[in-house]
Amino acid sequence: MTLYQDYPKFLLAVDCIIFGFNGEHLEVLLVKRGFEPEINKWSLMGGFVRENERPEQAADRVLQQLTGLNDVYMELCGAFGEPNRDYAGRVVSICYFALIDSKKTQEIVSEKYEAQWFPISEFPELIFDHNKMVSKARRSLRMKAALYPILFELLPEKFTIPQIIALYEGVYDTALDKRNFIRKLSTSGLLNKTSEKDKSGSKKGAFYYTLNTEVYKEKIMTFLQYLPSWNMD
Amino acid sequence: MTLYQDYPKFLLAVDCIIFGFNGEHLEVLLVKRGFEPEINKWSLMGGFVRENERPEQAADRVLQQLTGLNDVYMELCGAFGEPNRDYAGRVVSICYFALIDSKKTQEIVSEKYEAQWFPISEFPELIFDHNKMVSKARRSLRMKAALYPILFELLPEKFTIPQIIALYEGVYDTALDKRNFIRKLSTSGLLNKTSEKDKSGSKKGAFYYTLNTEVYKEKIMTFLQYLPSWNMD
DNA sequence: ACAAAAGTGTTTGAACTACACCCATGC
DNA sequence: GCATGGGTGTAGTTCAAACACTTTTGT
Repeated sequence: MTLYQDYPKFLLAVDCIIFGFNGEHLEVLLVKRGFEPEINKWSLMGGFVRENERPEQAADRVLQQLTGLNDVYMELCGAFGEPNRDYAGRVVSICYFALIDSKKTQEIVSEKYEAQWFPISEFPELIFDHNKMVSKARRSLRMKAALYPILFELLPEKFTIPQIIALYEGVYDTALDKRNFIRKLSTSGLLNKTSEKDKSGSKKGAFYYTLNTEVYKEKIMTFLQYLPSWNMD
Repeated sequence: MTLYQDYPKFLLAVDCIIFGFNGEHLEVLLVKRGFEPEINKWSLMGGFVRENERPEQAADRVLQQLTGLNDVYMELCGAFGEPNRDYAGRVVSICYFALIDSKKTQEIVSEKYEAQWFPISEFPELIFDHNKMVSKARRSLRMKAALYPILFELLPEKFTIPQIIALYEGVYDTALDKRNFIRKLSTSGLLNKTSEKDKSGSKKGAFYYTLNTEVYKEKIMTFLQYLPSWNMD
């Protein structure tokens, strides 16, 4: 079963950068490490790949363990293999970022793991190279979200326009012009307006929208034909 | 030296999707496999990660072995770990795409390896899941090149505008409007016009340009601030 | 002189920017 | 009735798309 006797073997980890949106802020889900080394320090959720698993499956499993969620949007965003990155062994880590509505996890998180959502702009120092992983994931997320409307993966079934704006502002760490952004959204065909209002954030209340999943899938699946837009500042 | 005794270990490979541009067409560099299994079939250039190497280093090394080139633009574009993807053992492969001027490799390629450039639109069936890897790499390349002018990595020091156009047309598999594209290029600040002409392609001859590396680096380094452009067809 | 590719300019419509006011409601 | 955030409209500008002809030079 192997012609490759002479080559070294590695422990293979997956680490998940779990981005969430709680209706107001972009956040990242971290766990307090329950084992040595670096026990009790903040870390990304991760785990080792099993013998009969693909790395993506391992990432799904690990995410499911922590959050209880399946079918989560997840994407490769890095491979970290510095020989001494983990003090306890030679481990290569494959990183994925995941996008979830953080509200969906509120009961489940913190049962087995000490997990906590942190604002993306202010989270603690992490073990090993996990801070680098988060940076890389943020860059990947910005890039992908610039071309595909994947940030809707972070929103609940029903969401308001002020929420989408807050979400994009969080991801790109910038202020947007509401009016222009709303126009862009409404001409995109991605939104279905409902008659319900969310009154929690204001007296007037903001209409709930749902995602037009046909349009969404189409835009997500589109294989880029051509659009260099690198004439920007 | 290890608290992680109970976890399985894996052979770790890197595979390089080597994109090249020969002045006319986009192409991909393939090798005829020199060892079992699947000896003598076409394959991506790859190799196993060594004990004291980062995966990126392994990719650099493998690319250097084949082409003699260092400091090549390279980017992660996949992790393939299907348990039976390699018939001869449990191997997880980390994929990188590389961008090089294929002219730089013409003497070196085919010394040790039977390597050959193939047009991207017409290359042979590859071993294992390597065809999938190429598809993934093409998608990654399109995505990155839509936001950053990385395709200049494929061009020689001096290049002509018709070459850039052919390059973009090859990457996006589409026809471009010359005039509009030239305008975009000239307003980008990326080009320095020289007084030399390339007369090989036509009687009139096309002016050579060089890359304005300051502008280029700036555009490459820019951390996306904000530009959802997903209102496209 | 003619073939073959390089290179140039204008017009039109669409999209983005910038900007200010009214709306609905709870208190 | 007023404070609070939600939502709408318009004018100016920039940018992308569509489009055809002139230039250079080798043969």
